This record gives sequence, C-alpha cells and structure tokens, in this order.
Amino acid sequence: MPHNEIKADIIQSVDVAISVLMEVAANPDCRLSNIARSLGETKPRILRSLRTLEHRGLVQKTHEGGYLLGNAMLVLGTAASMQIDLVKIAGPVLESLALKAYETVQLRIRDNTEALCIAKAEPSRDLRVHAVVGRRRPLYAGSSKVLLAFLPEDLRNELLPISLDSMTARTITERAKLVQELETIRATGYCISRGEVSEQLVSVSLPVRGYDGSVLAAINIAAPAFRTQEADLDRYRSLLVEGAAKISAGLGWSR
Amino acid sequence: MPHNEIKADIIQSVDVAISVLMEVAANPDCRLSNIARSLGETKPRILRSLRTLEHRGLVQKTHEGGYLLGNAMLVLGTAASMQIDLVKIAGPVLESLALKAYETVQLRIRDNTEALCIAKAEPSRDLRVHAVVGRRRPLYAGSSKVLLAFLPEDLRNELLPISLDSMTARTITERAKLVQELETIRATGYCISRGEVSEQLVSVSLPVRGYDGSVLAAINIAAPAFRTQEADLDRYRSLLVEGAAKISAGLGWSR
DNA sequence: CTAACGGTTACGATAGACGTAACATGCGAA
DNA sequence: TTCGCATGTTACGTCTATCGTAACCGTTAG
Repeated sequence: MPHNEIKADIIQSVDVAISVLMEVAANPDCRLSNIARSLGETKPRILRSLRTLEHRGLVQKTHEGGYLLGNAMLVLGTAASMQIDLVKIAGPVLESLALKAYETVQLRIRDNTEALCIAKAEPSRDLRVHAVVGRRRPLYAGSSKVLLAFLPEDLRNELLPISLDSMTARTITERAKLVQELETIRATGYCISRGEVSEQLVSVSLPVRGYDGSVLAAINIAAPAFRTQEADLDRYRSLLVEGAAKISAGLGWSR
Repeated sequence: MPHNEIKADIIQSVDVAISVLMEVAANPDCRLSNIARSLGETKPRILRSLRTLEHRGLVQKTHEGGYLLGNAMLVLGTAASMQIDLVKIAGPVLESLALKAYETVQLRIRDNTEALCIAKAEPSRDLRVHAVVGRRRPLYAGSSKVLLAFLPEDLRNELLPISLDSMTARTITERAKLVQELETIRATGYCISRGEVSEQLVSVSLPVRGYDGSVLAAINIAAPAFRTQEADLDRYRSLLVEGAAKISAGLGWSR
C-alpha cells in the first residue's frame, strides 16, 4: 500500500477525529455526509468518530441532525487561553489597544508556513476591520511579514514559497524586493502594509518577543484606508510599541 | 475481560485521546507519566495519543517536556463560542450585567447530573467572586437549583442523588425540604442562595429559556455576603430578569 | 555504585476498527 | 404511484492498526 510514506507514530483514528472536529468548527451545523465527503472518508468511520466526540461533549447534534461544537469544547478552549502565556498576557493589552486606537487589533503567530490569528480585539464602532481567530494568511503579505523578518535566514528562505501569489495589486511578488523589505523591517522594527492583503486596508505591526528575545508573535492594528492618515499610522505605531513591550515583558523579555 | 459492559460504538483510541486533552486542560504543564498514571493507561499508549494531538496542534510540548494545550485548541474554542447560540448571545449580556451589578455573573447549563459553567463575566474590582468556565457543581445546591426546578418531574427525581452532601451548614440536605424549595422557585421564577455553596457568598439566579420555553440554562449574580444587602439582591434580581429575557428572546422565546 | 524514574523504541499478538453491503427513511421527480 | 437519489444507520467478517510487554536509554538521587 503506497499511501502515506512519512508518518511518525500517529494514531489514525484520533487523527481523523481531529479532522472531524476541525470540519465541524469550520462548517457549523454540517451533516455526516458532508464531513465524510470533505475528508474523503467513509460514512461509518465518520459516524463512529462523531459518536465518540459527542459522547464526550466535544460536538453536539442539533435536533435537525446537524453537528455543532459542544460544551466541552468551550471548556477546553478557555483552558487553552489560560494556559497559553502569550494569549493570557496579550488579552488585556489587545483590549486596551483597541480602545485607544479605536481600530481592530490582532495577535498572530507563525504556524508552520502561515500566519495564524490567535487573539483579537475589536473596537465597538460600526465600520471596523473584521478579525477571526483561527484565520490563516500567507507570511509574505501585509503585517505578517514581521513574523518572517526576524526569522533565522535559512528558515526564512525555506518558508518563502517559490512564487508569491498576489492578493492585491500592491502585494509584493518579487522575491528580491521582499527580501529587501524584510531587511527594512528588521532595521526599523516595524512594518506598515498599505493594501497588500486587502485593497482598502492599511495596517501597522510589530514583533512580540519571548524571554530569549526570539520573535514569538506579531501584533497589528488594521484600519480602513479611507479614514487613516499618516499621523494615525504614527499613533498606531507608538501604541503598538508600548503594547508589544508590555506583552514581551510579561513573557520575561528584558530588552 | 469483565471491564465496561455498556459501550455504544465508541472508538477507544479517540476516547482516551479526549481524556488526555481533558487531563492536559486540568493540569497545565503536566508530563507523560502523570497523565498515564491518572488515566490508568500505559505510557506508550498515552505517548502515541500525545504525539497525535501535538501533530495537529491541540497540545504542545514545552521545552522542559511538559504538555500544554495548543493553538489549534484556541481556534476550536473560539469557534465553539461562536457556534453555540447560548454563549454567543449571552456573552454581551453577561458583560453588561457585570458592569451594572458590579459583581460576577455566570451562565450555567445542566450537564448530565451536574451544573456546568459555560460562560462568565467578572467586574473589574479587587475583591470579587471568582468564576471558572468548566467548573462543575452539584445541581441541588445554591443557584444551580433553578436548573433542577424547571425539569420534568421524573427527570428531576432521577437526578437527585440519594444523599445530599452538605457543602456548608446552609446547604439543604433534606430531600423533602429541597423539593419544597424547588416548588417555590418554580412559583416565583427565581432563586436566592445564601451561603449554600460557600459560606461567605450569596447569589441570585434565574432561568434562561429556549425557543420552546424549556429551561436551557441559568444566569446568576454572585457576591460576597458582607457587602450585599437585601436591596442589592433585589437590584440583582431585576437586572437578571432583564438579562434573562434578553437572552431567551435571542434564542427565539416569546413568552 | 545502584536504584528508581521518566521517556522512548521494537515487535509480535490480537482486539477492535475498518469498509462493504444492505437496510431504513425521506424527498422529489417522473 | 413508482422510481431514483439522497442521508443516516446497522450488521458482520476481514485484517490492520493499535495495543502492551519488555527492553532500552538518560538522568537524578541516594
């Protein structure tokens, strides 16, 4: 059976069960057949998975037969946010930044080859940038570039895909230009993106450092371009400097 | 093997993997051997589970070798709070109540034979009641009684344990008295607990209803007894009436 | 030094998870 | 009505994926 060559001691049943969880998370109220089809598995297998997950409260079945994440998931989720220092410490800081900047603030980490949003805070105004915990973005576009910039050179090169897909007209797609931009980011310590990911948005971002000085995450403020002047970007930047310092300090970093 | 007789199509490997998750959630930074011992499983089995979970980012290993919940868990957790109507709708209401009452507010559901806290909001004052999402309490003591009161009679009797353990001197331990109290709660529509669960605490609670009028949850405000007058309890009660109505309405209930 | 413990690997035996196939049910079209 | 095509479910025999044992490293402690 020439199936998956590389597999390091993974329990398949658990692995598909996790896939099922992810699927339910991504498609609320989805049904057995959908999941089976999306994952390319047989229905009985998925059914068994779902039953097991339901048994433990990780998913629940609506009276119409759709599946949702369950209460145990809430419990595990809040436990996670208490256990992960980064989130625990960053939470209040993000809130405070969102209040002061009156724009959306996000905390992102690098998850393998992508940037992953793991926390956010949104201002209470009608028009605002919408952030989603769990959303992934390429590392080379927009604010996420900071996560790339401070990486050891070999790893950085490894993580840069051969071709840089352009998300908007302003996305940097030339590798050389990107490398140069990363250099600038490392020098100045921050990154400003104007419409690289989404035409109408601008954002400022800064690195967050761990106890050993390594860059663990990036915080950024994202705003609609039309209401954001240069002066605002400057303000956001200094707010972020303060916020990043606070989080980094909480993680044990002393410059 | 005279082990567990009743089991309805549960995948064991997944089941223990979930147990492992729970264990990691409850004991941050715990180690392989601990988990294996707590669960009464062999080390290799748990190691395989952990590896699989780590592979998918549900847990992560600290450089010291302890295990924590991982980033994927955060994602699933926030997905859960967006999917579960009750939490989604109640969230802002709880926040607003906590602000007005300036005391801790909790949302609880019945999970089998226990009350389970699935959301909370705490005021920003130094001395406050500490609530934990995921904490379980018996159904018959304190605020949780509302969850019992509105249940169909047969189920209610089934869920009452033979002996009511007293948590404090004020816990109701006589079954007859409890039944009478439940009657009162049903009649008045709310429940006040004075030190039934913890000596120094008082709390008021009300039922939250689903689209069909069934009681899905209970919200309560808990406060230190020493700073809570009768008038405060009254205020909390009317705040809760308002809040419960808002949540119930959000769930599709029209009296 | 040995003993004890945590983590890990190897491997062969077997329980248990697997897919196939068939059944149940509902819905809509022909 | 009957047929077709979905979804969800059960049954069952096959065989594989998962299990525990045992042995192996390291490190710590005594």
